[in-house]
Amino acid sequence: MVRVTGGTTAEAGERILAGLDLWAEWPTATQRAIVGAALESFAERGFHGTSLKHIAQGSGLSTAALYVHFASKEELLFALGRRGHAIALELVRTAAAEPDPATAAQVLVYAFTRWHAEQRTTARVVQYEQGALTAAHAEVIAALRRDTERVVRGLVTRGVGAGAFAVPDVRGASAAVLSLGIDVARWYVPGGPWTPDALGLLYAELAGRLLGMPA
Amino acid sequence: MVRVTGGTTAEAGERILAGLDLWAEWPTATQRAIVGAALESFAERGFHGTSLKHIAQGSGLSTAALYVHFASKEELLFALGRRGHAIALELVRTAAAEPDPATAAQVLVYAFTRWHAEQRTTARVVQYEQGALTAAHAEVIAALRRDTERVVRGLVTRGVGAGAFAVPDVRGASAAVLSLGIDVARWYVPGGPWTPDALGLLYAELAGRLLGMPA
DNA sequence: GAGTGATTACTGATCGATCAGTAAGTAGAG
DNA sequence: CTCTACTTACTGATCGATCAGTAATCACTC
Repeated sequence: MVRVTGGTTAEAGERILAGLDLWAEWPTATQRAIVGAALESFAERGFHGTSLKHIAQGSGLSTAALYVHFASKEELLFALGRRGHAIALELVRTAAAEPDPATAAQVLVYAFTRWHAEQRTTARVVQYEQGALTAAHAEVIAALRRDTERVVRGLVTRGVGAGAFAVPDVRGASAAVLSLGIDVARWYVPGGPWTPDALGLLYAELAGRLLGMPA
Repeated sequence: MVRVTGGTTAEAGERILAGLDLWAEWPTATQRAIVGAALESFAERGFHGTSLKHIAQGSGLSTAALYVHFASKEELLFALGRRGHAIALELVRTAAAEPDPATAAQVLVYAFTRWHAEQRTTARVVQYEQGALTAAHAEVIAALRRDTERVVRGLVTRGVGAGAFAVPDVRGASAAVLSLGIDVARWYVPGGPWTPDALGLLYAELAGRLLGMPA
């Protein structure tokens, strides 16, 4: 696992982000072309708004060729959603493993926010398009989300116990911290007032206040 | 405009919410049946995942009858999105009109959060389905969003000037406050740990900390 | 207040277009 | 000769939208 302790919040967060590889599941160039095109189109038009023609044209293949690599359009969405959620879970787990809860929270929010800004295409699909999944696939995704929430809640609980945080409601404060980062995928556009790095630092500070961290 | 000052945060917030009427634009029973069915289906399956058959069956009409009342499926989404955004704008405007910025912020976050929890069906369509609009319609929605952000930013600026808030970045803190409420529509389910009222009160407190309000 | 023409609200049937997915065949590598 | 990756050509189903036609209600005239 990636080392967190040491350096500034931004440096520690960047180490975590550098250790994540969305593409690890898809080794070949053709697979990456398909997944990349699907990601783009799902993010822009939504799952139901995306036709196989969009994915085929975006990846330079025929629609039939897609079925060599994926069983269905829904399987493609599922693979994407599962990978994205696994990445997010790995991110929060790595950050939360830092011994000092205050540092862990800062790094977690920084990296989580920055990831949702930098990878907003992926994040949109991961956060907003999973409703089109089959019941069985949706349950796999829901389990990954529960794991992520549990890690954050565990960190907040640990920080409260250590006197580093003071919150009125651990579960609610944890949900709020995750919400801040996730919603970035909805509204963030590059070229605005913040770089992903600056937004990550700002949100880390705001989350620290929200958690009652001494300034 | 609804009176804000006086009573608890919850009482003032409830007065604002009681003054909002989503349905004012659609007076007849048939129109309300169509809009209601569209709202349900758009929220559950998304705009592109909803067929006219869904809306027709949900409203007890034939698909052809829908065109008596709406020019197209996209027009229906636009009407819904415009009305929902207008409601949200009215909500924040009313809350922000309260003279004391600290009270205004508490009431604003309470009412905004509670609305996104109680009206999560509407809120999902309003926040997440507008990508399917034509460019001209999307611009109308974008303008309403900018207005809402501007009202919140104005309130935060006023609070900082009055010494009621202390934030590192007015624009960023305003975005964060709105994000907290909006993201509720994504994850909130009735029957969980919080009623909409309780969540509104919790988020009002968390937003107060985020804005650097003295406890 | 009876008769008339326009308007509104709907229906079942159907339009051309597009959808996800498949069948059959080909090119190239080993 | 077989396997993998891909093509063109196609399927039945469904999409949003429109058709001609019907029933009811309106406004207005005599």
